[in-house]
This record gives sequence, structure tokens and C-alpha cells, in this order.
Amino acid sequence: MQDDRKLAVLRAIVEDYVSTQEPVGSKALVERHSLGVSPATVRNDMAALEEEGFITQPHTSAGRIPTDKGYRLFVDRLTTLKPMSTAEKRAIATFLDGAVDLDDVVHRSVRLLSQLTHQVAVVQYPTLSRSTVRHVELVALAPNRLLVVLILSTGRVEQRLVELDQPVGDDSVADIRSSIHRAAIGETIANAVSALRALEATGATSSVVATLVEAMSDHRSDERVVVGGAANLARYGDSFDVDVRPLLEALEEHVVLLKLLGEAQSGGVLVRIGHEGPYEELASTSVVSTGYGPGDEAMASLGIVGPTRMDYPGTMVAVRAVARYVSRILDEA
Amino acid sequence: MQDDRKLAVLRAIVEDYVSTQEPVGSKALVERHSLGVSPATVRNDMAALEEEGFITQPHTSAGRIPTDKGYRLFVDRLTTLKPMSTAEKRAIATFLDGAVDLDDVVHRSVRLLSQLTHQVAVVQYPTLSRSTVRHVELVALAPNRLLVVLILSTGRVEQRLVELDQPVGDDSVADIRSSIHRAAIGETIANAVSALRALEATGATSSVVATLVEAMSDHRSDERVVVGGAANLARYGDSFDVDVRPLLEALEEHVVLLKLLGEAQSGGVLVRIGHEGPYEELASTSVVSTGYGPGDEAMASLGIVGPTRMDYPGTMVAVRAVARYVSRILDEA
DNA sequence: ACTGGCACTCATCGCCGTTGAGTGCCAAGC
DNA sequence: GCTTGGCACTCAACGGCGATGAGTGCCAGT
Repeated sequence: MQDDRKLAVLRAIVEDYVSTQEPVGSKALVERHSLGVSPATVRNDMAALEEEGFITQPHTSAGRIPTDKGYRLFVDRLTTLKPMSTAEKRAIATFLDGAVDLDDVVHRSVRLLSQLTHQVAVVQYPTLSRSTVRHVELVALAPNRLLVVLILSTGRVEQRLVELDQPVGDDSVADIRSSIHRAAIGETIANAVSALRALEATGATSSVVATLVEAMSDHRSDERVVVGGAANLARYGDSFDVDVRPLLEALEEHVVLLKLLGEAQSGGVLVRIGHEGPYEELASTSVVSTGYGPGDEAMASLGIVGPTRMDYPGTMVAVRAVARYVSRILDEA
Repeated sequence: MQDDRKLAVLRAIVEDYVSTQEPVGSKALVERHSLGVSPATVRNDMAALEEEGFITQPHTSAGRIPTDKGYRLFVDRLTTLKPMSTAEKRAIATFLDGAVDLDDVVHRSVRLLSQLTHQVAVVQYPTLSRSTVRHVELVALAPNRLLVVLILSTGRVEQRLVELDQPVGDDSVADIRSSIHRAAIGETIANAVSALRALEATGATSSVVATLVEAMSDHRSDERVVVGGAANLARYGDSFDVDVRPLLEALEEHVVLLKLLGEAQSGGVLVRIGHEGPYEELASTSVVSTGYGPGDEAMASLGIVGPTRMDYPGTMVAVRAVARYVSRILDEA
């Protein structure tokens, strides 16, 4: 038995199943693809593929569907990513180029991704860790309430509201402001925080600074993600075999989403298929994600979440393309 | 026939149907409620109610379910809103009091609301129109890129990225900054914009200001809303009689959501039942919303979206309670 | 005006035979 | 040694059918 024909059969099964959403039988296979052999032969190959765990039958007298393992093999060895047409590229570029600020970039990206892939798209905000502080502003909203606004090199604006134990006067606000200025401008937040901590240890600063440092080091905002295209979930199963519930819940838990997206990798596209992911409830969903950020350095992740039964090549190409364009835009900024 | 008993029957039907999700028959009604009459009598009342269009039967040999008109009557005349228990009130208060800034308030509110009502919650950001400018910051990200940061009295931070036709030097940035300062501090955005426009007309300002004014007057951010509890959609129909699709789509179109929430009314709770709403596709969903804002002045809306078949009294109480607490918090800020 | 009785409707459920897609196996052919 | 056509077998899906029972409308009696 030829091994490469077996793989061709697997590929054909995956492709057909993804497009029709129905178990595929030997006869239909040879009709739709030119495999050059008879259904009986294909059946033998199928039996072997099933033996090896790449495909399975939902019930005895039905066709085969790929297993997670089958999709994995398909993605790893049977997929060649075709670059997008120049028309598509241009469409992406013009859509994203219209963005006016970072928020807008992120929102447009998520929208674009969900439209390109017809899946639920997830985009993480660029993490703060690599961007540097460009400007610091302190505003006293009330005698004991200080608003800290950090403007970062990426154009992102971070705000933290701080409640103080004691009221501070305008002049000490100015003092504090200038010490923070000295320590933070041009540095990453992490560096600024440690510099301020050091200063603090010398006792040279007001105790207010300590509170502020506390607020600044709270990286809650690293976890910000934006979700889009949830309406695609409705199309998720015309046959509602999968429970949408856990996924909908996951989409609201940003921490969960971040874990799903995985470690940002600007190198390639990460594909996590079904049970390979960290959550048992999401065993029937796959994640296609990648890192993005200026200068090939991954600052954050973006990707899509969808049924294991999805068009992996097309999705991977789209995710990669969007990541590249977003990176380029961040480069310019 | 007694008219008030007929109403009691309607009330009973609504309550039963909402809790069981199944058409309710005359026999079940007299068993579960103490109406003091026989099923046959109830049947007569039901026939009358159907005649008047308050209830209907899904098919001949089934029980009755309320129509939109029936729900409307129920909400208008058969509902007495019980205040929440003090324990509940305290729970709400402590949950919201933990918020550290405006973003946090909004996000906590939406979460709270969805948990209280088990519906999809929607909270609009407080509109800018009534809040005043507390601080203005201009940062030159690049020679021809200016970031305008407005810090408002509500603690909200607004940012706009502006592309300039021509590069500006540091000193003229300082100039522009001070003119804007003079015009904007303590004013609402609208007032600041018109003041600057007037100034502009005298030719006393750089053309850069014109561009900035343009950016500031762009109220795109008024339309910001936050959605939460979409997972409750899964519970929407255990019987999937209603299409979730259009609703999911609506949840992503913030403009649509805002229209759904309706005009902010701090007075009472607005209930829009099924077809009463502006969208034909959402004929089977209801909206319960109200305005909120400091000092009884409505600045924005919040509310929930759910199936027409919902617990209106409970939901209305929850929406009202959350709106009040959020308003109180904004008062303090 | 209310109630009990009664005939009627009709969705739901379980049962059953038919249909047909799809498989596995085997013996024949290249 | 693969490949192929043939063939028996399995079983989900479908449609028809009668039983069941919840629920109704109507009517006559109190």
C-alpha cells in the first residue's frame, strides 16, 4: 500500500469534511477528487487510517471524519500555505491603514480577522513590557485621589486611579511628578518601577510615591483582549452537536482567552487542535494564533477560535497576514 | 365575569410561563395558584383574554402563552416592584465599591447586572456631553503626530491621535497647549470646542488648532458600550425556538445596542417588549433599561437584553438598583 | 355566574418496516 | 502484491401509524 496515497486520502477527507460538515464516504471521495483508484481501494486506506487513529466513524454505517490527530497530521504535513492574492492584501492594508489610534488598530484587526476567517477573533493589546514611557501626567481629582496617566511609545494611554491615605498639596504633587518623570521617561514600565523602588528605599521620596509605584506595577492591563465576530458562533454548528456555552463563557474570561492564545510567537502560526488545548470543556474547539509586534519581536498575540472542523490553511494564512500588517503599523508608529 | 380575576389569571399565566417555559393550561393554573375557582371558570377567562389579544395558543390542544401585549399589560398594571433585600443591596454596593476607575466601574456594572438578571447586560459609557474638562495634555509622538489626552471630571480619559499636515516644533506645541488650556479647562467638551472655533475665526491661532478641534469634536466615543454575560444566551432557549444569531450580531454593533437601550431616562425603568423595539429581527427579545448619571441627571443608559419570556419584575428591580448605585458612585467621583 | 361533564383536537411518543449510504471482506484480475 | 468488483451486513434517517394525554370549547345544571 502506498503511503502517500494514504495521506492524499486523509487530506481529501479533511477537505471534504470541512466544507460539507458531513462524514465522508469512500464513494463520494473518489467522485470529488481524482485519486485514480476505486472506492474499494480507498476503503482499505481508510481502514488503515482508522487503525492508526487519524480518522473515525461516528457510527458504524457512516462515513469517516478526521480525529484531532488527523487534523494535526493534516496541518503539519499536508498543508502548504498559499500567499494571499495581492487584491486581498491590499484590502487588508487599506482597512487597517484607516486606523487613527491604537484602540482603533486593535478593534479593526479583530473585525478584519473575524470577517476573513468567519470565526471568533481575539486580539490581545500589545503588552506594556517592551514599550517605553513617553510621558507621565498626574492629576489630582480630589485631595486624596490621584489619577496617573502614562503615555507609552506605542501610543497607548494607561490610566490608574489611586486612592491615597493622606491628602497631598499641589506643590508636592509637582514634586512627585518630577521624580517620577526623571525615573520613568524613556524607560519601560518595569524599569521605571524598579528605579522608583530603589529611590524609595533611600527614603528620598514621599510615601505617596510608594502607593503610585504599587499602582503602576499592577499589570492588569496586560490582560486586555478584544473579541469580535461572536456572531459566527451561531454558524458554529448548523448541527448543534457542540455546546457553544463553554466557549461563550471563555470569551468573557479574558484570562482564559489569553491562555488559549498561548505564548506569543512571532515566528510561525500556532495551531492548537481540540484536546491539545488547556481546557477540557473546549475539546472541540481549535485555536489558530500568532504573535505580533514591531520589528519581528512578539509583543502580544492575536488569533481565532473555532470548531476543530475548520479550514486550517485558509485560517492560518489570514491570521499570519493580519499579524504582519498590524506589526507593520506598530512599526511605523 | 369579574375583571380583576381575569387579570389575576393573566398574571398567573405570565408567572408560570416565565418560570416553566411551557404553555400553561387551566388545570395546572388552579393547582399552582389559589384562584378559588375551577378550571372551567379559568378557561372562560382565558378565552376572553385570548379574544382581547393578551394570550395565545401555540397550537390548538396546548396551553396559553402571553403575547407581547399580554406582557405589556403585566408590566404596566400587574407588577409591583419589591425593593431588594438589604443583604442584596449590600452585596451590590460592595461589589461596585471595589472599582478603581471609570473603566472598572463600567465593567463591574455589566458583570454585576448580567449575574443578577442572568441576561445579557449592556452598559453605555457616561456620555461626554455633560462632563467637564479637568486637564489637557498634548504629546508630540512624532513631528507631525500629536496625541491629545483629555482628562474629564468623571475620571474618564479621552485620547485622540491627530495627524498633522505640517510638522510642529516643541515651542508651538506649548503655545497650542496653553490656548487649549485656557479655552477648555472647566468647560464641557462642546463648549470648549465652540470657544476654540470662535478663537480660530479671529485668526489668532495656528491652523494646527483647527485640526485638533476637529478631532475633539468627533464624539465617536459617546457610542462606547460594554456587553457582558453573553454566555447567558446559551440558556436563552433550551428549546432553541429563537434565533440567537441576530442578537449576537446586534451585540457587536454598538450603534444598534445604543438604539436598543433607548433614550436615557433617569426617571423610571424603560421596558421594551418584543416587536415594540426598533428592529424586526429582534421581535422576540425584550429590553429593560434605564438612565444613570450623577445627581439624577441621566448621562447614559444601562440595561439588559433578553427573551420576551423573562422575569420582568426581578429584572426591572435589578436594573434600577444597579443604575442607582452606579449613579451614586459617579456622584462621589 | 360558576361548575362538572363530555366530546373533540392535536402534539408527542414509541413502534416498525423501508430505504440507502457506507462498510468489511473475499475472491478474482492485473 | 496491490487493486478491484461483488456481496452481505449494519444502522441512522425517514415516514407512517396508533396510543396517549393534556388541553380546549361548549352546554346544561345549580
